[in-house]
Amino acid sequence: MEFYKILEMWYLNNQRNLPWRNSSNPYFIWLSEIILQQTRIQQGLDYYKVFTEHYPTVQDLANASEDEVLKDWQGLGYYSRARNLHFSAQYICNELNGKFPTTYKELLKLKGVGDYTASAIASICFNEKTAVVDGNVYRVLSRYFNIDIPINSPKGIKYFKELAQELIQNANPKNYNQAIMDFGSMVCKPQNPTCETCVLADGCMAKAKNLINSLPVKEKKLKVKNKFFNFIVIDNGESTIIEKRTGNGIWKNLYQFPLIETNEPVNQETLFQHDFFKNNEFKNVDISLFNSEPWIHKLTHQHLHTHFWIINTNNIKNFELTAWKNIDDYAVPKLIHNFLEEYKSK
DNA sequence: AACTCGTGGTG
DNA sequence: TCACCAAGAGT
Repeated sequence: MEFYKILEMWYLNNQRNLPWRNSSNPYFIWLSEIILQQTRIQQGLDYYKVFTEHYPTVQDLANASEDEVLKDWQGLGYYSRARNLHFSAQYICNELNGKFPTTYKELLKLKGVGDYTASAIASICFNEKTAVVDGNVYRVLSRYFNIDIPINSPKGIKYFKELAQELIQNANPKNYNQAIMDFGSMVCKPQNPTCETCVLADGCMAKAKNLINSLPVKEKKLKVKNKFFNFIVIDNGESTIIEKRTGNGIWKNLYQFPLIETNEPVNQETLFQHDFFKNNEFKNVDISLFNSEPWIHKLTHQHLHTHFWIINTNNIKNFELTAWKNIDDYAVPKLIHNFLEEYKSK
């Protein structure tokens, strides 16, 4: 039996029951695909529920504010997904008259929709023969065909896409694409794949050559930087000061306490040298360190060594205040959310 | 084209 | 503990 047919048959009996599989509404499929980018299904499920209920149509999403969308996205990470989702919803409503794109080529024009997501929506909703290539597909194909081209190299990306595109030619694209992904996550897993009961074991070249554990090949070029964050938490009993992050870096458009970022650990004395404590009412105030040991927030490319400094003062005139009771209205990074939970309970 | 973007699970 | 990974995309 052909490769695609084995997977399609396996899928009939083993597919996962996921909420978006009850629908072929491209808006819902789009939501699910964006939420699941680089995200485990279990982690995304609650967010899918929130977004489909809070924004039942693409118009509802377009009519919301970005702050509102980011608040609903809070905690899921990779926040550009939420910003692009919102932007594209407005694009669909304003430029496309509310008509969702129906082809791979048109879907690719949406911000936040790349090759994978365009292929997924086109195949699942419109039965277009465009092969998805996600982490699961890289793993299944690299093992079955024993391909050691690095999957994160330009050569590898091109090679696997072309191979996947050949394999889908005689298949039912909607079922086949979802089949190979489910298969990759349930059977051909990164660690401890269940080769003993695998329906593709007979033709699997990696299994025959005992190379399962060395495939897929990935170039690693990750260097983690250490950064030192000092958040200044003003507290007059009822209110505090927060600001919106700008620029294109991490947590863009999310809220945080005023931040003093340094390349090295700082003591209180050095911290007071910073501009924030000059020319304003925070000169000569009492400041206390909330956490003596830094909280180390680990991101993919950086470790944030974080201290929270508390300033209790009633003398705030030149800043806009935010009431503590309203603090939950703002989208904040997980790090800030964790602090708020700790601070609240004390 | 290398680098960046979050958070959580896994062994 | 730590490296690796997760329905990738933008710049």
